Amino acid sequence: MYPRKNADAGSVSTINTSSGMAENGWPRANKLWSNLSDVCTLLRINISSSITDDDFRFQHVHFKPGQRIHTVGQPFDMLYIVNSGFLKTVMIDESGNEQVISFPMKGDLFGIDGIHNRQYTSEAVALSSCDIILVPFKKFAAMGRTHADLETAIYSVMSRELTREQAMVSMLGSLCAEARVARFLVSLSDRFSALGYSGKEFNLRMTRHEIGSYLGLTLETVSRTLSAFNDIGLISVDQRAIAINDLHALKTLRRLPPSRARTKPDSAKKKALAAVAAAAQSTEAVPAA
Amino acid sequence: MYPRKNADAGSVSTINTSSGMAENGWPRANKLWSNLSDVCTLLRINISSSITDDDFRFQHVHFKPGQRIHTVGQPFDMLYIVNSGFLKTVMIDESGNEQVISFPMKGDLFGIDGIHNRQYTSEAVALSSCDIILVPFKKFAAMGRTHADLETAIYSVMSRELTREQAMVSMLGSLCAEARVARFLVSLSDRFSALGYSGKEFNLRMTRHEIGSYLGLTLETVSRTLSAFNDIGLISVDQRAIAINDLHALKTLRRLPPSRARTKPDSAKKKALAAVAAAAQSTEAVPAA
DNA sequence: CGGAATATTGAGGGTCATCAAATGTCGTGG
DNA sequence: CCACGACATTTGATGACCCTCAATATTCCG
Repeated sequence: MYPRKNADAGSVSTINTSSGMAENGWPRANKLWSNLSDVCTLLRINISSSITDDDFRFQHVHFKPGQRIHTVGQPFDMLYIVNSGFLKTVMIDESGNEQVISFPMKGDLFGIDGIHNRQYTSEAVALSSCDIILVPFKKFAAMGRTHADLETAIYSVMSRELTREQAMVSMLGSLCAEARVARFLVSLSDRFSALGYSGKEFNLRMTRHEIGSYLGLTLETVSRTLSAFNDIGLISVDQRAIAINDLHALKTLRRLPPSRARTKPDSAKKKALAAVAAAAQSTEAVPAA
Repeated sequence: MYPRKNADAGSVSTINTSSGMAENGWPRANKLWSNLSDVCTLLRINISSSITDDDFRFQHVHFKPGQRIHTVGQPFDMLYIVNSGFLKTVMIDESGNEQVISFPMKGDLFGIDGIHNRQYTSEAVALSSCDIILVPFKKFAAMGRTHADLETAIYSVMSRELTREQAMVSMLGSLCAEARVARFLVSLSDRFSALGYSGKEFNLRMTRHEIGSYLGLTLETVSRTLSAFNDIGLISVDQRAIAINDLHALKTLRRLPPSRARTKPDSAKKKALAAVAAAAQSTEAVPAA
């Protein structure tokens, strides 16, 4: 039912020597292991109490671009945390079309969707070289039973993911294409900043097609919108390279004025965009519209 | 920051006599209480072990149409389970627009979004008279620590909600208006059936505007689509009363054929819809497109 | 270098939002 | 009981937004 490359995740936890292990389709596992403290730090969880007595070690596995961490229908028993690299998670509808759900990066947890039916409903694909921490869910939950902070944090992370998806639904239901792309850029900028990277200049790790799938748009609309943002100076874009020139305008770009643009039909869109940018820059002095 | 009717939920748990308590804006609490076993049954959780020793009682509160169970920004410490009635949950974006996120009904759990930031990010409003069970989250989680099945179930419910929202994102990103409305009707039908009510005939508890908000459409589009379904016989609709005439066609309605309709522009849509319905009914014998 | 994948840009049309008007429903009070 | 207003629903006309199709340019990688 899920005829993809890699086998089930269960077999991995049995490999404790981590030599080469190219068997059964799984990529090589580096000899890196994390303890609970490392994991909590990565998830930005404040674990107060002394947990140094935990001897459990979480295994790291390395994936190359294009490799799948888990597939739809695969039996669930692991959560995954990104230690480095970039991925996408996708759902596959009944007609076989992929829909991008999220772009996990360092510190993000994924695989939660597998808990309910004891198998994953989504698929995670590496977009770059990735170092992924395997988190056996049963063990993790059991540790939560003795570490109150950890249990709270697990619930919290799941709640955060739910809120994130709800915000996504809200966005798809109410924002126009330009606002969606603007928010996407702002979101990426914020996430890079939070990780200590530059929020002003970064490279997109995904294609226009994947961005469009994530935002409910076509790749052409994404490309056109990025070009339009570039033309009016909000960003500078060259293929995958992005430079944010006016973060505030991107953040406040909501929905281009419904009508009221008496200019000729041609070039009206660019004028509207420019007007929005101008209004956003001069935060207060809007000339009576 | 959240200047709505009702006060914080925290004060309620202190009321154990449940007399009239019309104070502080909360609606009257009936003298109904549930134990853990009742709650698990309602949530469709299989609790194996003996949990009859639990003396904790979950309070019921009654809400009338229009009343809010919780509001955005309100401090979180409760989850809520619907014992009877129908509600909506909404998110409110920065410009004050409401976006319907879900329509909870009997057996559904809501309030999960409040865990992460210790305050709700959404608002729950009763659409009919509702009997709601208050579930103090800390107490619930603590019970999960001693009842493994319960802990698993809590994680499972949260995972299910996440998956549901992901499916919603996928739908909004890929389906046209007719397919969204069709899925909405099928979803309602399935949920009513699962509760023992008729999945063929039921009343909508929400307005066209709320349906549209939920599906990312305008109320006019919802109305038009329902009328179109009615015209080709898929359903019978009269205001809030719905009768499903062809569930299979609704389930298989995906996306009306992109082009290929060389008929005149007028009435082309109805022909396309009729064609889809016919194709869905004769599940196999499609005459060469 | 050459082929595949990705990205850009243009032209045209379909879907659905917007605006508008009429009808239907419901609760309230005269 | 009916008038009245507020709200919900239906239906039509119009066109903006964005998808589709298409051609070209650019990058990546063997």
